[in-house]
Amino acid sequence: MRPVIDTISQSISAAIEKATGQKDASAMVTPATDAKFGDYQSNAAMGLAKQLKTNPRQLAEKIIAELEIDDICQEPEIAGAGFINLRLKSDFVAESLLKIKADKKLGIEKVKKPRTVVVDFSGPNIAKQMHVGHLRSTIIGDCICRMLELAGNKVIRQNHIGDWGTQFGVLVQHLYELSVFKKEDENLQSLEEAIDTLSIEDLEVFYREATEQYNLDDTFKKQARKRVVELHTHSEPLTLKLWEHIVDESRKNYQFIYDILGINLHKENERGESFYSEKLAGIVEDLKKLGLAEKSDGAICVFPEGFKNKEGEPLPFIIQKSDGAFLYATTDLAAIRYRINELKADKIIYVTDARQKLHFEMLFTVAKQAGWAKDTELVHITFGSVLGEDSKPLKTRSGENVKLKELLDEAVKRARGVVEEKNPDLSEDEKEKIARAVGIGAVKYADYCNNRTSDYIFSFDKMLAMDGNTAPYMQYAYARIKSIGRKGEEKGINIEKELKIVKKPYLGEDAELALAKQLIRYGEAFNCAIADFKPNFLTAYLFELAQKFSAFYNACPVLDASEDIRPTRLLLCELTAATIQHGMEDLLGIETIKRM
RNA sequence: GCGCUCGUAGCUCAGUAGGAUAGAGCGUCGGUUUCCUAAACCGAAGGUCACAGGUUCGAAUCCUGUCGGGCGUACCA
Repeated sequence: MRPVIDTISQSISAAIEKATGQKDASAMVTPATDAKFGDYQSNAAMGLAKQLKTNPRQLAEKIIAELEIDDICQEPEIAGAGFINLRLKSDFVAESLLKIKADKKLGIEKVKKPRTVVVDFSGPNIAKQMHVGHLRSTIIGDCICRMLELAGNKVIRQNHIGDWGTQFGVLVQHLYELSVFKKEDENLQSLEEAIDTLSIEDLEVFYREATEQYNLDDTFKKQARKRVVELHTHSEPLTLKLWEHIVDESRKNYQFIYDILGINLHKENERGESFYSEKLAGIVEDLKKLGLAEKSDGAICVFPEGFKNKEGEPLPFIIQKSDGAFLYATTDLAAIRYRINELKADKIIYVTDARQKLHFEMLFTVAKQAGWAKDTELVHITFGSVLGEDSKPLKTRSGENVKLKELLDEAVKRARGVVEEKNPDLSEDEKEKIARAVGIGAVKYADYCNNRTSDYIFSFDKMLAMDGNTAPYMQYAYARIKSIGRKGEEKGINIEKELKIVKKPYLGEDAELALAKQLIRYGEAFNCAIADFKPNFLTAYLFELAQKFSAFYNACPVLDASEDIRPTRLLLCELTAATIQHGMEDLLGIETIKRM
């Protein structure tokens, strides 16, 4: 189903062409800035008048004279400098409601040309727990995937886990040296059993200890490097086994977090650094052959066009260190080739924090210069940092990264407190279920509702507030609608049947019409959100919907309404619930709850 | 130094392509409950859009400069 705004835009563009002969002129249609101006406005006449050196109001008159839109809108009005104001006919709104009702996707339309889109997001580090620094990439990336999929694209999720590099040689060597393994060090079976008892917390401690030792102890350093070589060459089964165990143990941690957060990422989405490790030398060779890579200060570098350092000299993109090791630049290049050649990507999206902007600009330039990404669109989607109440990056009191598990546990705990207070009579199971949905939902929703590109201040109190643009507010709106349904059934109202008999919704009350107009704009909001991958457009839409529903709920009794208007009101409830549910669950991956 | 990015109400933030009197939430003040969940609703006050120029019929938005914050800037990712 096509969004109204698109239909209006097309009509106006056509009218402009008839009035002026200008082809493909932008209709400049936006939602009205103020309800008193109507529902939509076109700002096209002003810009066009300047271009054509005529009077904007007169031009607007001419456009209106040619405008064929009376099936949708009331008589257009010209206001101010030459705005064309449009107000939807309530008959049109009513018909659209029925179309939405018949559409599983509630008015979200598919793209004309589906593409294969690779989305690289989350990317946790192995041997460490997920922390707050991974939150945004993980949930924003997931939302982007959901939107692209709903729009009909083929989406390939790629989790570029950090599972390779010197640090794993260091960690493996440390594990070898731990007394618990020493005595069994010739016995593969026992060693596997021993490491099976290691938790991710143990690994984190070992990681820290190992790094310290690496920096202090030269013998250890030598051994650790040997382990790196063993990893690279697969020459020592025990070393490989240890590494695999480390990865498996880490996966348990992040898979647990993904499941809690409702993130659609699984083992099969993993293409970590190790996956590309054997392709790196080839990358460097190929770039050398192409004449793009050269040695500089001992390192192999590409100097991509258009990048300068502090002295105004070409800026290097280092693909091999002077000690021969490869870097994430090399891995990322290998990943680009894999995604284009093997995964057949038309577009690759990277979801990382804004600090990596320069890296990706250079990476994309190199890939283009090498001719590896001729027909592939490369996009870096950035986001800001999560800050604490002190406006500094969120850390624990001791200065460590806040673990995602602890953060989410705390959110659920606080939500549980609210449930206990508001609804003490619910069963334990139900309280827990609600607390989970509200707590986790609050964290995700708070992130989504901020502009992706800016930093935001993390606050449990704000995200769990019952008022304002929060998950609990949305979930409450949904629960109230569901409650109407239950009460209706209790009263013996056959809701299914009433919904079926609505042939022409009757939108007599302002609150009904306003809610209906919001409902038919879901597809439009979706298009705005996906255009720039901005989830806050979705939350803004959903919040406005919930507000309009609340106003309706207050002004218009549903179950006690007379039988001629009750079906329409039930329909409005039904569609509001469906839209909130679709938006929260299918787009944002946040649970709705029938009771709270 | 150079580059990127941000500066909007007391607070947290929106602001789609340059459009009308700059919006929302919180907080503050006032009101609403014999009625489907008041975790709600309605109303009010609150602004030099960091500052100064410029382009334009029109600028929070574009350009230049200044001030202030964050980030990045050759072998971490």
